[in-house]
Amino acid sequence: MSPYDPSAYPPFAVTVDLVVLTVRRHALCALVVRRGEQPFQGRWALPGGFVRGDEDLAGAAARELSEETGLCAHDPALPGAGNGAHLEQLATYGDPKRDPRMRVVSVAHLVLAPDLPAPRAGGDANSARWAPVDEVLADTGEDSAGLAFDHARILADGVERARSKIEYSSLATAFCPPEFTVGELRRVYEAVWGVSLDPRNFHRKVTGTPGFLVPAGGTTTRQGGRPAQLFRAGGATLLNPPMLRPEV
Amino acid sequence: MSPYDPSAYPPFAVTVDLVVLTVRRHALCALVVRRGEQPFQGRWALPGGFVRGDEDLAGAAARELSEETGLCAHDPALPGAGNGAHLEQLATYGDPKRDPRMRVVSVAHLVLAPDLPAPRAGGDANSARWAPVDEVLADTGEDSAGLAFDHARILADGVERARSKIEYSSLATAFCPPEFTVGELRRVYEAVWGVSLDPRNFHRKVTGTPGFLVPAGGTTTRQGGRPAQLFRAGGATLLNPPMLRPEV
DNA sequence: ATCATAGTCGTCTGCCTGACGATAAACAGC
DNA sequence: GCTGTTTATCGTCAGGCAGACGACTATGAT
Repeated sequence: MSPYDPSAYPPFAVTVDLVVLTVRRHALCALVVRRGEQPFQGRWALPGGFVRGDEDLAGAAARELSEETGLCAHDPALPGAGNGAHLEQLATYGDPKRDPRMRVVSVAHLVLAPDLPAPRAGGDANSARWAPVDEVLADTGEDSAGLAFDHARILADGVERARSKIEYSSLATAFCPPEFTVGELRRVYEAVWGVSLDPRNFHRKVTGTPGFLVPAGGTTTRQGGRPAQLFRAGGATLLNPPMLRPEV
Repeated sequence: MSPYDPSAYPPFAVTVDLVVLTVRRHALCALVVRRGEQPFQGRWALPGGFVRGDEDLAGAAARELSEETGLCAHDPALPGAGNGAHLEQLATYGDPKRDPRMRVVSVAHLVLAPDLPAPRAGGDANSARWAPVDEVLADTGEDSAGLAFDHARILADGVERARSKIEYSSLATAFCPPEFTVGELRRVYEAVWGVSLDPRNFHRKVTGTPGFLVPAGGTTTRQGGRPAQLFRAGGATLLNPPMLRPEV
């Protein structure tokens, strides 16, 4: 029972897995890559990889993100600005049988990114894609179509985290380009929550919450209606009062 | 760069650390144990230990909890009832230098428990105690008094999680015995948040939130005033609308 | 010119919250 | 027994916010 009995702390492999979410064509999408090796060869999986001996967990996640997408992670702890995506730790998965090869503990991270031109996976465009999360999570339990390992569970947890976190934080702006309109922000909420929101009440709410949005000056016509004011994300990270997710 | 290059996944030790919180004498307290070995010998630290080769993370946390306190963890995923304490995963800490001996990744868990008679640590009552979190976290940065390793940071994260989670969930009842009064529940909120709440508005709020409390039948005089109704925790886990934490 | 689309400003009503008065039921001390 | 203290519980009232929805504005399409 001595805590220094070597048999008491068997070696583990530690990986990071990434739940990279974005909003594309009014749908919440996750980045998935096709596995090239056993096990689960040919199946879709979340991007990820092993943590190296000299890097911390967030660093490993940022490196994997950069390798898979070219995105620059933006650690919310740092005041650094940016076009970088939001990155935060999600949860850790360590079931002894989650990887048939060996004992692997995976520290999942959540990344929220604006809509990107196209995913890249080491130049092989065919092996990475944005998959609508509803489709990916629909066939949970079926062995043929679901994600590899326990990645469906991880993805579901990441989606749930994103859905709840945009309620009380300004994180929805992480899905938007640096300058955006109120309508674009509303479509983010609608896509992530899977609901439709009243444009008038939404506009009143977000423009009335102090620190959420700051006017960027110009106006834009991107959708063919009346031009809309452009905004940037304000300094506030916590929304008070929060956005209310409609029932049902 | 091959993901199967053995040098790319160096072995890690994986531990679980526990942030065990309770409310004692109107103060939020955390369980801390005195370290018997180097490094940080003699310093206070969070309870924890190595994950065994055949157990999952929640199982390791429940085992450590049982060993340190005799508490039976109550996994919120299971419908099992209980006097067991609430246990949930908190976050994972993996800085390469967080343990000077070797590369250790620690999966911290949060435990919320009712006030217990006394902590025990393998029979040595002197090596475990309930420490008010305000005191423990007050001397952050001082090398002599703070917790070992990065445990002050872990504790702060756990406290923050508890503070925010009792806003929108019924988790505050985890700090109460199976049957409790509205006043006792209010004192939990006051201790965790460090504020004082209006008893009348609090009573209206908690008794009016569906599923939060169910009457247990009897009444009790525990504090010397008018007898209070006894309640049990209701089935609801998410409070809608949430409790509002006062400003300041 | 007319229509369709999207954005923005107001109004109204109901609900919730915070502030706080009032009553009820126990105990302590005289 | 009476009074003061403590705690619990019920009510009232005003202000604020959210949902429902009407009205107007500014663009592009036909």
